[in-house]
Amino acid sequence: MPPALPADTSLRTQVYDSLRDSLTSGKFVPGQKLTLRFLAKALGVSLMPVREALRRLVAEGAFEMRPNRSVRVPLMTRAKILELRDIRLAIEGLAVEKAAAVATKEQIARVRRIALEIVAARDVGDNVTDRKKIREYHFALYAIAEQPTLLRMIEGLWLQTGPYMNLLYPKFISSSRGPEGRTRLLRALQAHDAAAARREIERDIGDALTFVADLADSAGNIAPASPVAAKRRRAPSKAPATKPRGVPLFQRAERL
Amino acid sequence: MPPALPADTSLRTQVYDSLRDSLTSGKFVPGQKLTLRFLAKALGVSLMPVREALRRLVAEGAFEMRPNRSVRVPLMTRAKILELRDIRLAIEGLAVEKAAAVATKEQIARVRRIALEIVAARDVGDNVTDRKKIREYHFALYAIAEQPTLLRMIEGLWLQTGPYMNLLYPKFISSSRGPEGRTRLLRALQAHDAAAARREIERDIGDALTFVADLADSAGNIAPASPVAAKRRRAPSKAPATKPRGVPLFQRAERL
DNA sequence: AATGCATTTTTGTGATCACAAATCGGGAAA
DNA sequence: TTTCCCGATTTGTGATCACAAAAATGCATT
Repeated sequence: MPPALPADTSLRTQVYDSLRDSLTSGKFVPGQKLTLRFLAKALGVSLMPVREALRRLVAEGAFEMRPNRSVRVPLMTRAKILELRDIRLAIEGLAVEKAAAVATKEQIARVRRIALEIVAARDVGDNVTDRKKIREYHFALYAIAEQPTLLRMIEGLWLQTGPYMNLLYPKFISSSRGPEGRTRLLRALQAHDAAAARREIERDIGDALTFVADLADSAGNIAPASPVAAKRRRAPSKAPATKPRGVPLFQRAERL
Repeated sequence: MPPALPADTSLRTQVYDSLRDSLTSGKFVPGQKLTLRFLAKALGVSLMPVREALRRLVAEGAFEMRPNRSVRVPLMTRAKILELRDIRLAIEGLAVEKAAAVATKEQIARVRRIALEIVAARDVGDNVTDRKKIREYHFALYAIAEQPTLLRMIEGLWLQTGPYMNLLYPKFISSSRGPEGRTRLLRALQAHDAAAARREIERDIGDALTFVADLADSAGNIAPASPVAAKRRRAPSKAPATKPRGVPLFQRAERL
């Protein structure tokens, strides 16, 4: 075992991880505005670590900074989703090509194992596990390529599309998305057929994001059916109870 | 004219721009370690804006943060350069494809004008202008696609490869790099021939970064012939004179 | 001369504060 | 009711400080 490299324990990193997690698991709603002091209080830290974590997420495109310097979860348009789709096709396509070229039997077996877990989760209708395993499946695949910079970029792209991937459930998932594509992909890996592997992953990503893009309203905006009502409600909305000291929890959009 | 959106005047952004500029113009040497206090003093600001700017650059891959939490300009290996090359082929290839599909006569004319400026700079051996115009040429091209996220990603990639692009001069540039490729690219744009346009840009990027990668020593490391001596010199090296209040200036690697 | 250890210095991190700009609130005028 | 304006509040920004970890330095020992 390697000498156990120290791992980053800075508050900044903990906050970063927490925010990232909240983002991908749908605890933040697109369009939601975030203030430093609110997040700092919610996480029980000072402004400092929140500032740094937030800045990093802005740099990665996970949040956007408005000209007035306030930070919010990006609101997507149809065009933006399609742009991200094409980028993901290019980048993740490249990753599977490289993976296919070098994949070992053990690596392929590991990916297959995760593919089976997806089927299992889907069988029982467990969408949360489903999404988690989908992510695990893709990243196990990309990791095979051993291209650290490429992997980091893919993580950034997933972070940007993340808040919108909830829109795939349950309609898109239940309709016509069986395990066949993944089976074909695994076969391509075994044959070291880079072109075929790319074809499969492109179909996967392309279908999903095209579906999301097609949810755009006539103005081109995509507003996920969200826990936040369409119109801002001035309802009494009880005061934030007591300080939610627990780290990974956030209340949703206290105002749009 | 649009209502002149406010433009970010924060110190953090100024520092960011300054560091970015120093990085792409070769004022920092790969491997150079940077301390917050040194940069803050050099730029005449407090630690705060430097911290935020550095963090952003780390998030973008322009700097790397070592486990000991110190920041330095990344040292590239041959494998890393080749990885970046392939990513750039994929991403910038995608951008020119999209650009070729929608380019107008005026946009093409603008790119052609810059291409001529490259030839002019090269004729008189002005490498600095050459590099600046090369960048301008590429980004004018990519901007045609009108894909903001894609453009941001390309900027990030250029930032990462930037410190190593100096290695192309003068040997690579003078040998066999005429304006023919750019002429063919412009022709492809006019014909809206996306595939041909991609082919040209891929040759351009591929040749350059393959050349850089081939400079790797036997250990796979790439250490540019730099203004900093190979071995750290303990020479008297006069004290940093007076505080270099001017913003965009940095002294080079005061220690490796 | 080379090595190991203790001390000093440097450096990143996080908290707190002051300030200016942005936002929100309510009341007056249309 | 709607619009506009002014005051109060919120919010991001940058500076400064305290502290712990890391690095550098000096010295004694082998």
